[in-house]
Amino acid sequence: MRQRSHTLQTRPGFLIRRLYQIHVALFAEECAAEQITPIQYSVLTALHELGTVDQATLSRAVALDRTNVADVVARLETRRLLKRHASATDRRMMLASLTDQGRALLKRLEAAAALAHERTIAALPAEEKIFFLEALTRLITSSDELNNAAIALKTF
Amino acid sequence: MRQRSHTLQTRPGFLIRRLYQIHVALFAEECAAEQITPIQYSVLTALHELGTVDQATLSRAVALDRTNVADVVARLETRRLLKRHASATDRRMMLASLTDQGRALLKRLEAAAALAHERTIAALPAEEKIFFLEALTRLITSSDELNNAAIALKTF
DNA sequence: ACCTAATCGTCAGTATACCTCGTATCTCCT
DNA sequence: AGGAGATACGAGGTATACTGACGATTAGGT
Repeated sequence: MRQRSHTLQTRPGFLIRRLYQIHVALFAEECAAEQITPIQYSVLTALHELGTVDQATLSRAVALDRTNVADVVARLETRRLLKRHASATDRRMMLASLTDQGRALLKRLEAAAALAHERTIAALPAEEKIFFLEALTRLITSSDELNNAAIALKTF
Repeated sequence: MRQRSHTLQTRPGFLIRRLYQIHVALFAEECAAEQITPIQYSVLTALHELGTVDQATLSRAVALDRTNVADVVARLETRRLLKRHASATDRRMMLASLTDQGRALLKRLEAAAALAHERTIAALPAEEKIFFLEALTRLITSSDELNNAAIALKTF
């Protein structure tokens, strides 16, 4: 078990990076018509789910660094897919929300994006797909819990 | 099945990105002493396995874009972990190889890097780890085969 | 020998992805 | 009320990650 990690091609991290790389390529292929990336699509989706939110909340929703979200949001604002305005109640916040254009693009890409996600795990038999996604979810949840526990510890 | 992809948190691509993000963080934590990234470690490992190779071969070994490899190699060269020199037989090629410093660092980080990889999938029971890595390998292999088939088709 | 196609590396450009520092603002406790 | 700590955002810096365009060189077929 320990030895397997010595070869590049069998390291968990290497394999995960490769699969993400493949997914990004598939997503780009499926959504070529609209020139949108998986990250941008995630941000738009999160805005669709959350409505009008500040960038910090958005960054937690898509699990991205704050500064990274700011960059992505700026690009999407340039393309008029979302709009930003300062919050009236908390002047630190910049609130973002989808424009009609953003909502329209989301709808237009729905099928293509779903297909990209499906194609990413298409090589697995049906029941293994479920297992695979559950394993991913479990690993992520576990990591989140450890992080939260670490943060809780720091406050003492 | 189709519906599940509508929620951000259940999309395969989203989960895969999250896990890669977690792995990078774990790797950074374990290898903090040497300030090295997973990618840089992959390149050094590939050089260790391959000996002296040109950048194109290296890029295929680590599954990275040519230009990206060039950037990483340049950074590693600055840190004297590898050296570069033009090939005598093929003047297009820039050959790279590990320095003694590079080999020493690889050895110094061996345990920490292996631990980072193990921690990435630590939340899974032992037999599920194997299934999970096999699923990853299968998805990647399948994608590679499709790509190769597509390239073969283009030549006709 | 020649010429076309493929290959290698680089440069420029764009898009993640994160860290640190600094400033503004808010919250909560006293 | 007033100050400490937390929170939001932006700027600057570094490191992936890929596309497209370019010049240099090599390989393969005739």
